[in-house]
Amino acid sequence: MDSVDRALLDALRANARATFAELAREVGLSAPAVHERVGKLEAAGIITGYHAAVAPESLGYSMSALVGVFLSDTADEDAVAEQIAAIGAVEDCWFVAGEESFVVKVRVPDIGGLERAIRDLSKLDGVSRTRSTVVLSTRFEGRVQSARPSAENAL
Amino acid sequence: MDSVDRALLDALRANARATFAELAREVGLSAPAVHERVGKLEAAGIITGYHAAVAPESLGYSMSALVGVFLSDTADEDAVAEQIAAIGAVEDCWFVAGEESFVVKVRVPDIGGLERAIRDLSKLDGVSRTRSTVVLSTRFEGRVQSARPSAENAL
DNA sequence: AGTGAAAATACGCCGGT
DNA sequence: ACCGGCGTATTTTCACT
Repeated sequence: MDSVDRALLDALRANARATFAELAREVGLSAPAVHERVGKLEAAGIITGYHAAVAPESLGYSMSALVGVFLSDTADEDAVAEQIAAIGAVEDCWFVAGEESFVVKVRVPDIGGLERAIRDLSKLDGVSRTRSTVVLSTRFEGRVQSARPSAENAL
Repeated sequence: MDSVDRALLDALRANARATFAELAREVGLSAPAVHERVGKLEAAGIITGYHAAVAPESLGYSMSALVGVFLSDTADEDAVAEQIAAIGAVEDCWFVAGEESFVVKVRVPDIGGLERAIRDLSKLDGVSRTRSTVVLSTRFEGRVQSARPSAENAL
């Protein structure tokens, strides 16, 4: 992982559909060289995938919420995490050091969907209660820090 | 936005580097037809970008935390949001209906980085205090719901 | 909106340095 | 690790339906 790799990561995070030829021009190498480097980054598990970002509203998902999940005294965290994963509305699931054991982010079409998601979470085995915080507006999401110290790190 | 478009969205969310020829085979259209559809999805703002997913640890970011940001009585939310955006460690920023006004997710290399991020957030104009919840493990993140009702919706 | 054909480009492999 | 080059596949435009 040298500076060229970091430049490639930044370029692919900005535009995952860039061609190898474009990437090659950007980093000043030949296309085959870039091809090999990117292949190695994938093989090493550094690049874990390439994903199109879709505006959630355009799919009818206009609400999201953060939900703290509190466990009963005897609950097994991993078993609860598995059950949480089975709820489609849950987009993110973090095991946290706080009052609650998990914080999850749910994405739903409307208030009804939120109620359903909260009820689904509340009645899982091992869950004692939940505390929901409705997201009023997403200012930004999934923003990424440059892989290169050179490119501004802010503050 | 018909079922073909939704299939294309699913395919591109699974693999943003899929060729038009591959996508065409998947949906049963010609490559030029797919090319035009994807172009329209981009122009309509439905597809907002294509991003490589990079394992944060491989870039030296091994910690993250959720931070609730409380505002002073006179603070302007938008002004605070702008200042938050200038802090590089902040990956997500949600304006929420809760005790706190914002919840942000920060991604940092280590405890020192977390301390710095919290201090940066605390001393913004209009911020009265913060409440941090350290993420012990990310069970999953950025999981996506299928654009098609057909593909399993879970629970 | 979709197809098929054609030119430009890019991919992906190989040998050489 | 990188380069140049070659054959094949893909992209992207265009006329037509």
